[in-house]
Amino acid sequence: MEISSTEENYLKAIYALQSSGDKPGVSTSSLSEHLNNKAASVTDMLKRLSDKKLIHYKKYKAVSLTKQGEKLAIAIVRKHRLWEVFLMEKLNFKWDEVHDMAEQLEHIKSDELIERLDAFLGQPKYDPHGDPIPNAKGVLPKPKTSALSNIQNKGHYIFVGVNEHHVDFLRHLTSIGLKIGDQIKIEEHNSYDGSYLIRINKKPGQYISHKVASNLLIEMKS
Amino acid sequence: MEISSTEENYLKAIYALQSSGDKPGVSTSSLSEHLNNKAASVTDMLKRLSDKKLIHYKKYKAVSLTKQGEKLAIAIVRKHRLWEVFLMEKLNFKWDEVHDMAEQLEHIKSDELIERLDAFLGQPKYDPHGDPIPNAKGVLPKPKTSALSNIQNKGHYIFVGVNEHHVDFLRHLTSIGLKIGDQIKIEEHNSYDGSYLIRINKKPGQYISHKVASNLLIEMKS
DNA sequence: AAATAAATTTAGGCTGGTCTAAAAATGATT
DNA sequence: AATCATTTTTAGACCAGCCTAAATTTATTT
Ligand SMILES: [Mn+2]
Ligand SMILES: [Mn+2]
Ligand SMILES: [Mn+2]
Ligand SMILES: [Mn+2]
Repeated sequence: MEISSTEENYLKAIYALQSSGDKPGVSTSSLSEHLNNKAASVTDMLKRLSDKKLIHYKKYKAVSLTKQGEKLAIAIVRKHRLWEVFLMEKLNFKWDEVHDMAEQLEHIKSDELIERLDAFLGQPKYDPHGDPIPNAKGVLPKPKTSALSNIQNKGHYIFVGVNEHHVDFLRHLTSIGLKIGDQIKIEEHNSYDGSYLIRINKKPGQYISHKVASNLLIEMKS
Repeated sequence: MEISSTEENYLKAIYALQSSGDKPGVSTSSLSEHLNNKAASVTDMLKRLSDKKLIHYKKYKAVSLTKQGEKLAIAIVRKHRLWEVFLMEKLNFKWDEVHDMAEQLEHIKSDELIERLDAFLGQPKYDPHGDPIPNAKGVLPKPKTSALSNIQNKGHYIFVGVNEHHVDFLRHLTSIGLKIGDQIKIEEHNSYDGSYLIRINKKPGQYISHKVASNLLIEMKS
């Protein structure tokens, strides 16, 4: 069964929304917003994906991926993230530059290609944004990370990923000298506005807004 | 101006046909054959490419690329060949395996990506089939090669490329132990059927049919 | 339980890219 | 020069993927 790039993007969007959201199932309107398409167009595509048995679809109900649909969605995520690693590790792009190219590369069709790319890159477990890379069987390393904003205690942590992938946010992190793998020491937490005073790799103190903190993923220093 | 992958494939086909053929200009029927599309579909697309000023098109006349069209066609050829080098040099694919993947990769849109890929690969001048790779400005190293079938004299030559890219032909060469860069010594030329007796890298004699010889590109041993 | 608001689907239309069948133009043959 | 064959274009249709506007269903208020 042939699957178009457009269909792949819908599957990926459904997968992303259903894993980010709390309740199971994804609404037409959330897909419409996520994909920058009108709701009517989404309904159209949902019927096609349903015909191909890639999603569970009942009129007016939230949709979800079938086993096959999820398998495909995860395969696309795997490709996207591996290509991002390639672009950064091999071609020296910055972490805020890789997304748009990966958005195209993820649709290249060849299982052999992606397995060889994986081997070439040394089977990385995480992409440049700290997102986990599913293995060839579709298994994701489930990370035990937390958003910085969920933590009030002072202490030492490691910055391992971002929740937000927009260029502006990534550039902001770069501008304050924060990159994946850095040590973060929480020195102060202001409970009235949720902001933090932190130290990055023992450098002078740095204020972080609640909004930024909510998009930083950290783990305990081991 | 946006150019679709389909349009890019047409431009590439026109470029290939106009450089292979003797007379200038490309016919609707030759494009139809090359692209496995019906002539009516080709006419349709020719009008669109003409509207975009990528080709010179007059009803019932052979078409040719404009300056802009040729620039784009060469850029696609560059991308195709650089990706083929990547697949072979970095991902260890065989020379008969790379074409279909490159056919997809050539349409990835990012000038920066292709320049970095070029640098990563060490600015190769030829692809795995011996085809010249245009530089970033679109200039092709014009090679002074000849088909083996054009040569009758005994002597020493170097195998530098192929005229035919089909998998079966490439596998045949691999099976007789012939690869790019090998030394070829012409020991005998049979003028009645155009076949050859050659030695590859000084190994025992090997018969080569006229058909095969016409698809082998060689140059004088320097 | 009605009324209103919001989400979703249907209906109809458009573009890109393909097709088949028929018409028109060009080229070759007598 | 007229006829026949080949090539090319036109006409009309279809599918994927999008849109707007209108109809329908579901959710929220009162
Ligand atoms: Mn995509
Ligand atoms: Mn990423
Ligand atoms: Mn192509
Ligand atoms: Mn090649």
